[in-house]
Amino acid sequence: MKEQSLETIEFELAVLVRHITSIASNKKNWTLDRSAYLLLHQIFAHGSAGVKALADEFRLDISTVSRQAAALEQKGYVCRIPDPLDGRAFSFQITDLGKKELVENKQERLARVTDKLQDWSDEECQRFGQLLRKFNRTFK
Amino acid sequence: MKEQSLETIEFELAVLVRHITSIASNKKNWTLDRSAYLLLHQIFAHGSAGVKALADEFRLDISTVSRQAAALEQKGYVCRIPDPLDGRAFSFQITDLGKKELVENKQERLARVTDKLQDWSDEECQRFGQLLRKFNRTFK
DNA sequence: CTATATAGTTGCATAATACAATTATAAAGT
DNA sequence: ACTTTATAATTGTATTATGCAACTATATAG
Repeated sequence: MKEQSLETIEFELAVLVRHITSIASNKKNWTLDRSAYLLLHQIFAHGSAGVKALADEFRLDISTVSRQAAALEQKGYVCRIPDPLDGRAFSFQITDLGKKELVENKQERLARVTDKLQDWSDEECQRFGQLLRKFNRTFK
Repeated sequence: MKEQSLETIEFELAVLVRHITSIASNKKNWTLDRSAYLLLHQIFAHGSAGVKALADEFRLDISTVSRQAAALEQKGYVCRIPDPLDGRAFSFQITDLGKKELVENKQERLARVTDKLQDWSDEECQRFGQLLRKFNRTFK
């Protein structure tokens, strides 16, 4: 019944995060960490945005995003555009280099997942993706 | 097709970890963080174990687990038992207080998940749990 | 115009982690 | 038997992601 499934989900989520963060800790030499990856993805997929909007999107402190965005800018993956209507605000736009980096990073991540799920059926993959997406929406 | 599903999984996993870690960052006042929770769970569920075995289980550095275990011991959630056959080694056993804490913490976590998934069908919950567990096994 | 709100940055503290050095003990080689 | 090497665990140090608080500069409201 549902109670039992919820307990499984609760526990397996904790384990999942443990596993994924431990991979992240070991691959320090990656060009983009998860934060940078998601930030760049967001800027790419939803157009330019300011630090405030990005922080809200990811439920991070503005200061954290400010630093992450500055790091992306420093690497030349995004450029900063002053808002013509508001002298305080900026927005970020992904650069060609940033797009290249994003695609390459996505490929690496995809390859890792593909490798893990090589024995999974199409149906399982599809369902897992759907459910993950649906679960992520519960955070909004 | 599968490729598309894999891309979804890849991206949604990154988002999921982002969401969950951001919850964890905000609730600093929790009695058990994820590491402590999993560690205590492991010691509870699979009997006493040494730092080395626990570190292998979670793919963490021995030093990290050593500190985490020391913290659990300090709070009285586990006790340290010298290995009679090996003067270097210890194992940890969960205490009654530790069990109490583990159960309470599990309830809190479960309540959070239950709240999120209140509109999900039994089938969805069951499937999500199964797939999460199956996915976690790919890390072994 | 003054007071308050907002966008963003920067300084500081914290927490989880890995890596390196160290200690103590066990096991293996000669 | 003694020396070397391997192993369990701890501790010191550095890094990294993060939040909070203080601050700056600009915008908006009273």
